[in-house]
Amino acid sequence: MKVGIRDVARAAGVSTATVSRALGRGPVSEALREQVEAAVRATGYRPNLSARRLRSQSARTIGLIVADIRNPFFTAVSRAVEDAAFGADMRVILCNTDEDPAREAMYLRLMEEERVTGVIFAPTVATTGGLGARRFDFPVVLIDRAGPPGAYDSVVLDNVAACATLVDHLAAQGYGRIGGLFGSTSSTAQERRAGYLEAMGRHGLAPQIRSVPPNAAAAMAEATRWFQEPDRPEALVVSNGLILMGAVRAARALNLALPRDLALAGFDNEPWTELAEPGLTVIEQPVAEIGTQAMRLLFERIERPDQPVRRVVLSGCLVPRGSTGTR
Amino acid sequence: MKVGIRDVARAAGVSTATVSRALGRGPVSEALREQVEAAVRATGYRPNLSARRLRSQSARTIGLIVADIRNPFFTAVSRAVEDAAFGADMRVILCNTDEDPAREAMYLRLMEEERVTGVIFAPTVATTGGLGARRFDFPVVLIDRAGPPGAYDSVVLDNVAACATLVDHLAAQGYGRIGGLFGSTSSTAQERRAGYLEAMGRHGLAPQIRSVPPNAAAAMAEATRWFQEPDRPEALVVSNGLILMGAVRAARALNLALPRDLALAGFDNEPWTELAEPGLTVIEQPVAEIGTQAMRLLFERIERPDQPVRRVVLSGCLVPRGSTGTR
DNA sequence: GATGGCAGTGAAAACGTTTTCACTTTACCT
DNA sequence: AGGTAAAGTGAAAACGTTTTCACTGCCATC
Repeated sequence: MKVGIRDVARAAGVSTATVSRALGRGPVSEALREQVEAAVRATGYRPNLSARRLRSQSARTIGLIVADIRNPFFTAVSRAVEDAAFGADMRVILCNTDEDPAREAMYLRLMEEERVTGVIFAPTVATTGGLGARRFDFPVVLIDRAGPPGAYDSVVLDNVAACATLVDHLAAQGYGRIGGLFGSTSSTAQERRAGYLEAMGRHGLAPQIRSVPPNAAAAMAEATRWFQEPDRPEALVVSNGLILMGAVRAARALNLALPRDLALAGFDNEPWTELAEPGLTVIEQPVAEIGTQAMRLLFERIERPDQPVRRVVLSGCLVPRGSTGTR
Repeated sequence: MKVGIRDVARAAGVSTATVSRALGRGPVSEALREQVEAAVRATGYRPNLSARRLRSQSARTIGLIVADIRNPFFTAVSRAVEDAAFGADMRVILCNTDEDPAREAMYLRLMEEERVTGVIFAPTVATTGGLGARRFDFPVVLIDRAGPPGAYDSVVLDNVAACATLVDHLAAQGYGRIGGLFGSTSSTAQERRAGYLEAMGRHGLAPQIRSVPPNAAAAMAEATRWFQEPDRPEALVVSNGLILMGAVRAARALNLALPRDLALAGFDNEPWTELAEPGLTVIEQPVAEIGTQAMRLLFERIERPDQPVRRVVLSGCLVPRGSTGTR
């Protein structure tokens, strides 16, 4: 009972070429176009996308490879990407690497095999290096994380400045022993660490730094250990929403009152950060803007493949809440 | 510089048929297989998935159509689905309908055009009806939400019992004026409402019910109105995590202390429900199990298309926290 | 020593579209 | 009136694979 374009053509009394043109763009008389549309309805025809893509050599598909779909930051970005793609009559393949370089490689290969139109990618540091030597048949835009310098269009946050803002804020609130807990897999975390170090130096404070895999469980474990050490920090800056959650969990488990026993500040203005008691001070990222800009860069690159590499740097916005109340 | 299977064949000194067999399954001598693999490496060949799918008439792809990707319930389910698919060497197309029937229709059409192997779908009530009359060329498994009776394999929660458990818990804690705030787009919300009504009746309590679109903003608006009315409930049961968030926001905005001024209980044991102060009492759903079972049903249906329709009903689990402390 | 089956291989057909090419008709310009 | 461009159409080629079909050896069986 499968119906193909030839069935539609027969039903409409025209050639398959005319059906194809009537459905896509192409010069077709109004009369025939209506006949074809009627035939499509009558037969329940659905074009075969594989055949269409094979012949037209155009997938009208963009791949979106994110590091962790459970991170609301990435779901928000992907929403924006999807909306933009949809507006341009394109599909999105959403892939989740779980910060795993092996899965990144697998999905990049999949993108090649799908012959996608373009890719938006948030790579781990582990693959960032190899990226410089690779050449893809499609444009790639990096988001959230830096790539090999000058190689790819990208849209990132000004992470150094944002994290320095956090430290400045804590210092202004009277905190001195400010620790930093940063993710271990992203260049973003590295940049935030750099911003932390810069600001700490500027304030003449001694930095204390630890790294963890960027997920709540690992962060909680590390934070719990840290908080039990004799010279534990009075305040902690963390590098993303999942780590922030782990830190809050650890503080709760050890009955540390925020901000009296421990001040806490981080990234990603997720809904729960407002609901926690006290609210968590965070840097809010322009998530929708990141997705939109990434799509813009991608489309413009498709249009003009040889234009110079571009880098969009967006600013975060401090959202002060109770977790960093004055000491 | 595009390299196709004929280039590989030429490089390996064999026919394209042999290359195809060496890469897939098929009788090929060990010697030739190695030659082909060497040629693939040398040429950097990547098979064209569109061509492969067109010829083999098998997409090895399953569609996952969820109602809201920002709802952690669905991200957790999709994670489980993806893992299972990956284990079976299949891809997943993840689609987000935003509870919008128009987008549901669009994505179902897309699934037809992609000629997917199967679909896992969480439909709104609006499309549930029409689903009964439709026939798809691929198996469809419904998750989280009921479909037209007897038509589709499905895996759902025992929503009636779960919501009754919530009411029982609140009643046991001494609450009498228990309100119910339910989502307006899912059969799941309807079933939870039924469970609420059943339990209220059993306890001899007068039900108070309101409906909202299942998102935090709408829920907050409605809850804010409700909480300001003279006979506002002492306790509130809500039908999912997003609505719960809206209710908490409303309580905060009106300075209602939980549970003294208002007890609160809902669904979905999301990370933040533990972090809020006080913690929120919820029904935890076996999210991973839902995804896994859905994939199992799908695969078994593909295997035996004519077996009777099956329905897997899973149980929720009460997680009591401070938001329903004794009155 | 014939017979039958099976592993291994290549040539060519097939998958369902879009696009090219060739052709006719119509409209417009000089 | 003659010529040219543009719109409209169908036949057939093309997209890059997998699969069918036919064929060759080879081994086991009778």
